Amino acid sequence: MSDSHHLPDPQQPHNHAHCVSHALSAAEQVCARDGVRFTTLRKRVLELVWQSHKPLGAYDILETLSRDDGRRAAPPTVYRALDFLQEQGLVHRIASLNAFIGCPSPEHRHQGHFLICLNCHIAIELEQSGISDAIAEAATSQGFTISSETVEISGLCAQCQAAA
Amino acid sequence: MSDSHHLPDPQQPHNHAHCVSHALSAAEQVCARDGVRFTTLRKRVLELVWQSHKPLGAYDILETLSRDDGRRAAPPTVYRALDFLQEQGLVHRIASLNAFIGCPSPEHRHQGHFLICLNCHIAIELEQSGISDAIAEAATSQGFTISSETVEISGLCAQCQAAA
DNA sequence: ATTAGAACTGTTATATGATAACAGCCCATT
DNA sequence: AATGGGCTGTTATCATATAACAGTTCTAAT
Repeated sequence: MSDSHHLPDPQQPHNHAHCVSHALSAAEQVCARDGVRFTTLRKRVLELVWQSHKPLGAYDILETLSRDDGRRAAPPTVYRALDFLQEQGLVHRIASLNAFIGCPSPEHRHQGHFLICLNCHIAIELEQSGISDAIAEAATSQGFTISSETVEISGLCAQCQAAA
Repeated sequence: MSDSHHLPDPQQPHNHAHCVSHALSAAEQVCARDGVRFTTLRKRVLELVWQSHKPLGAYDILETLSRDDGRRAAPPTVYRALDFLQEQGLVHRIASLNAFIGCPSPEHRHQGHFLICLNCHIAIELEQSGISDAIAEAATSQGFTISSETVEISGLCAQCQAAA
């Protein structure tokens, strides 16, 4: 169904409007498939999250909503939309930043693992890493059953290292 | 120098006062070695953190300090002590919980990786896992240079599974 | 011992992130 | 068109963290 693996490298220049519209239509499909309502508000919040390659705080979203849309939004409005989007796997929350970022491959449910650049603040989602295997192994050795994983690696991305 | 690897399994019944005093003397040594001041306040905060096997919020610490010690503490007092303890590697912050926990092996600087039980709220620090290797590999493949790692796995610990 | 500077702590105020509780609206199903 | 569940609005509040500045204590150098 989806060609999310054809999305451009977020670090390279690209027509980001395409990423956003792609993400929105992927979200439509996911919500239709799962029988949940992709309302105007939820769509708009997802769009705002996707318009940034940097993780976005709930209050940033709130401000943009209020300013651009003339909608008088209060925090619960945004948090409820974000909760929904997280439940559907359309966005990930980054705990170390208290911020949210769009998921590039929402068709299959998964945990997000991120590289976060301290300089340009981009968050790169790792898609095919062996990290989950290593985590599963460590958990198993302790008899621990995993229900969610938070993996957030901070440092410098290749571009920012090259620039410095 | 340290026998931290002789600490009992935190999940088994044990004389926890021993763990606390062990942690405090290990901290004394680390601070002496590094030429930093292990003040009364810092020591007391570390002690409070260690008295719980569960990660403790800054405001929990604050409350205990104020109540038990009669000391009129305000948030910055606690946060500054916690910042210091983190810098020295004596405590780890758990981002997904906004909470702090004592480090069982502060002699060598490292990133904390945790298993966190959703039922009993214990946080188990993983000491010899291959997780860092997997992370390093993923980062390298993206040309990313790591400066810190947040790895927090939520689920059910062995004990809570057995109990259920 | 004295003192100057650095480090630590106290204190007030405020920023930032998130949720509780309840009211009202929309909309799919009957 | 009625009804009931789900979504959104609104107000108030809680929880977490920091800025800024004042005062104190410790250390090192005289």
